[in-house]
Amino acid sequence: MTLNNSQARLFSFVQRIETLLEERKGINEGISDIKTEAKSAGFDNKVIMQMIRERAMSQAEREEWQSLCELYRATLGMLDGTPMSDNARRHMSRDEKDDREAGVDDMFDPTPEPEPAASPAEARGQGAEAFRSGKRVTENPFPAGDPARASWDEGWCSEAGSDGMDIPPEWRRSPKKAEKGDEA
Amino acid sequence: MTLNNSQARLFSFVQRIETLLEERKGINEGISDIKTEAKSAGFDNKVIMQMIRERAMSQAEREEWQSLCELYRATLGMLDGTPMSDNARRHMSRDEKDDREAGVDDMFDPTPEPEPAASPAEARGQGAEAFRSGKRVTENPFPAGDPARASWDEGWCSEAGSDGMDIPPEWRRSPKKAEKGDEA
Amino acid sequence: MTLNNSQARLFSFVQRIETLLEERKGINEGISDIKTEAKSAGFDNKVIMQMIRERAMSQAEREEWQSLCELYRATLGMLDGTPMSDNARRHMSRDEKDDREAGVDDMFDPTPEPEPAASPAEARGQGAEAFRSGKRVTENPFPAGDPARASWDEGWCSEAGSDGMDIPPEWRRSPKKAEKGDEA
Amino acid sequence: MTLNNSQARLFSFVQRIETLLEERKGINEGISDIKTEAKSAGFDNKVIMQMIRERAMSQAEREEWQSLCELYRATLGMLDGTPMSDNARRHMSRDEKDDREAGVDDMFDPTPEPEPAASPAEARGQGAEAFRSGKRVTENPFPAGDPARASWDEGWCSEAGSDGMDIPPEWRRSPKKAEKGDEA
DNA sequence: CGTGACTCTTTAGAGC
DNA sequence: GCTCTAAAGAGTCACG
Repeated sequence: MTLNNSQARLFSFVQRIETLLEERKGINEGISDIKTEAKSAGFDNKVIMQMIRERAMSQAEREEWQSLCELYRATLGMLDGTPMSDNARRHMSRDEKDDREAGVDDMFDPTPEPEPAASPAEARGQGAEAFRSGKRVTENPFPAGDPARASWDEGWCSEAGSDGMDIPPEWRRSPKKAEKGDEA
Repeated sequence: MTLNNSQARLFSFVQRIETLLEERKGINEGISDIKTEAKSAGFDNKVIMQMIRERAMSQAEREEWQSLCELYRATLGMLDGTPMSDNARRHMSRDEKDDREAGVDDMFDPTPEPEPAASPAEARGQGAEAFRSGKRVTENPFPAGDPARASWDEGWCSEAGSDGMDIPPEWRRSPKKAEKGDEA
Repeated sequence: MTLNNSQARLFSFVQRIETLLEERKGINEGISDIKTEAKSAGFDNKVIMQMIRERAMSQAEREEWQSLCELYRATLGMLDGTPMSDNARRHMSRDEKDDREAGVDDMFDPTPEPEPAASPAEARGQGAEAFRSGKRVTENPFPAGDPARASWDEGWCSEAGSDGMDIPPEWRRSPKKAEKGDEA
Repeated sequence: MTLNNSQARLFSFVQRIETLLEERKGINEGISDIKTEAKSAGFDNKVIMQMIRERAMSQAEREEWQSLCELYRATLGMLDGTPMSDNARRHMSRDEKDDREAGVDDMFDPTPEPEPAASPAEARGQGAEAFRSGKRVTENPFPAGDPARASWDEGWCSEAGSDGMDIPPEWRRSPKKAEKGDEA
């Protein structure tokens, strides 16, 4: 019997798809089983799935995504006391690298002079003023753990977004490269 | 090294899920390939997927679904010239089976008397009148191929849905049984 | 204050989207409410949604979709006793319209000669034979209500799909027209 | 005319749903328009949607979610140079609040003694050692901007997850409270 | 081809 | 502990 007829071919297509759908169903059940096990071990499956999503990105993609989120968060005043990460600061300063050697290198000053305590509002004002003075976001003077650090960030970003300039290039996302095998 | 620690267990869960997700991705690509092949062979993938869905139902479920669709279509005047199927007629008469032996058996009369030609509007009126006379939907006098057959159905169903009665039981879907291995 | 700055524009976009999402949420709740009401009135919401989908199609699209489903069903032997509709027969014969005036017109013969009773297997064989004799699917001799009618269809379609021909054109879906305002 | 009949009620349900679907379609188009506008203004819509999602959470939910993500990230060695946030440290120390007054208050020491420069590997080892010494994650000695800060976190978290203990309570998500109007 | 929307399946949460 | 409901995710389809 030749396969070259409509009926047999249709049957073939239908059955091959059904087989694969069946296998997929089995895999989905396997995933559910693992999640059940993880849950009863005390893990949070939603967070686990988020980790899996992040592991699927290249490190560069991951950093860019998180940097943009932090930038937008700071601009919208949603930092909630969490200062921006160094990666985000670096990301925001990447276009100035020709000016100074820049970003990450001089971002860490091992012996900062102690900054006097500042209220959130004061720190916000200082951040805004720092932007107006041409300072970069990497120059936030407050150390980790200081609640003023996040406020300064919000002030700086808010001011950076307020002075009538167009969207600066670091707000834009890098176009995806051809990403050859970076899923490892 | 004992597996009984949070870090190793977390890693394990993450990797097991990732493996399965990877397999699932492969299967999805296989399905897509088959669809591409079917499409270029001239088949309509949407219809193929519909067939697969229907093959996954038991025959009873399939018939009930189609009967309900036809019933609603007739009531909404959307038959477009397609008379209801015998299955749907039978489905709609299932609650009267105690009255008469019923439905399918006497639905087919091999020697019907010829019905004089009727316009759609006339046939619709006759269907409505038939309902009022207590006739069942299985008693549509027009033969297959007669355009009046669908119109009679619409008239009957419309009248059946119009006389202030509550929703009759055959409009309701049968509750799903525990369905033990009925996917054959 | 000028709106021409990043921060204010970002806020604006965010809030406008949030407003619309909020409205959409309200609408979705409205839909859910109606479905709840319909369900408690005894209707089947899945069927209702199907009707809405069909009402959104033009009559021609609707008929083509259903015809293709019936054709595939017949080929796969899934008619379950439901003969194909006249629309589907017409659809399958549309490419022969030049031969004879065609399809619907002569599909209904008000005085068919009575066909002797046939078992499903016999009817199936007769359908296949009819195809081989060059008969069209519109010439199914069994009347509505006769269980043999569907079997004849299955036989005819199965044979039509089995003779090594390529997929006939009526299996293919018509390309969508520009459909200008046909949603009425 | 009484509405108390099947046909009219079905029509009513169908049309009411259709109306709402139509409105929803309009809203979706509005959202698309705004996104198009935002995109051409240089914003990243994906990030905007993420911000909207976060704005819909209460601050407590947002912080817990991000803390758990950071904790898992640290355990899986995915910090990529971004130290954990103070919120996450606080979250992880919340069950020790009875021991010492705790967490946020003493987390910020305005005059830390300068820490000698450390390589990532050294810092990781110091973090692990710190955990074994009973130190809390809030006691990371490296300042913001120091690349060693994140490494110390990874070491600490990794060790915390490795010592055969059961999942500590702070890994678990807080059960959702009845949340009466906390979306502000 | 890539994005968005809609449906449906699965999963998490609440109540008995 | 189990069921039921509501929400989230994945998949598919259509549009630009």
